Amino acid sequence: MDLDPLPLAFYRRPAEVVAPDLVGRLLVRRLGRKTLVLRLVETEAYLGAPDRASHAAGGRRTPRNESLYLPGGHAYVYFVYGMHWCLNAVCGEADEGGAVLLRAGEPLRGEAEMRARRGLADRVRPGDIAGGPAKLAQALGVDRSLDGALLDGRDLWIATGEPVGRRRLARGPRIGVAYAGEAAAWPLRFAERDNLHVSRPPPPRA
DNA sequence: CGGAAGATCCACT
DNA sequence: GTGGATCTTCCGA
Repeated sequence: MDLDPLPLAFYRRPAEVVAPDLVGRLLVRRLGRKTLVLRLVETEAYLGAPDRASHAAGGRRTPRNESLYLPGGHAYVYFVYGMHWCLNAVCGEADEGGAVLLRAGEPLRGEAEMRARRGLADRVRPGDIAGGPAKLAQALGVDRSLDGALLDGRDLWIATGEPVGRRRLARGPRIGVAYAGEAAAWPLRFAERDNLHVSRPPPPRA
């Protein structure tokens, strides 16, 4: 398995361009001697200032979302609902606030370790391990300590893998952003069609 | 300083 | 399908 990291230039493009290009790539996490690999199957783009669903909406800048304004190629990790961590890849130029939320992955290596970290039994259904942004983070042991880290680092990176062709990509509105007004309907969610590890069945059409 | 909301998940009906 | 868990963060007073 080829685990060479994507170059940081990959992320210095708009989030809505990076998000579909990340599906099929390999998210790699090193924990001690163990190497965990998730094949990304679902992502969402967040556009920054003009996007009411983004943590950077209106240029909002707080200690919590500071790393969202780093140049593309950094991790943005945030805590939500009092118990969950979520992992993003910052995109574009510094101070733009664009990012891609990594929503779901398919275990390729280290599945037993991921199951253990998720507190699951031996037999699980697809999607239980990393079929959701908080599940993905928990399976890989991602927390605040990785906020602001570079995505070609020693403990966390995204490898080239093989991007999923447009034909196999489903596209639709993002999950959990009903509060975002018009932006709630923007089709910025991308998932591999018919992949059972996706957090929810792909949108009917689009 | 209080209150409200949140890029979610899980158990239960 | 619905509601509860759980707590950090932020904003307004």
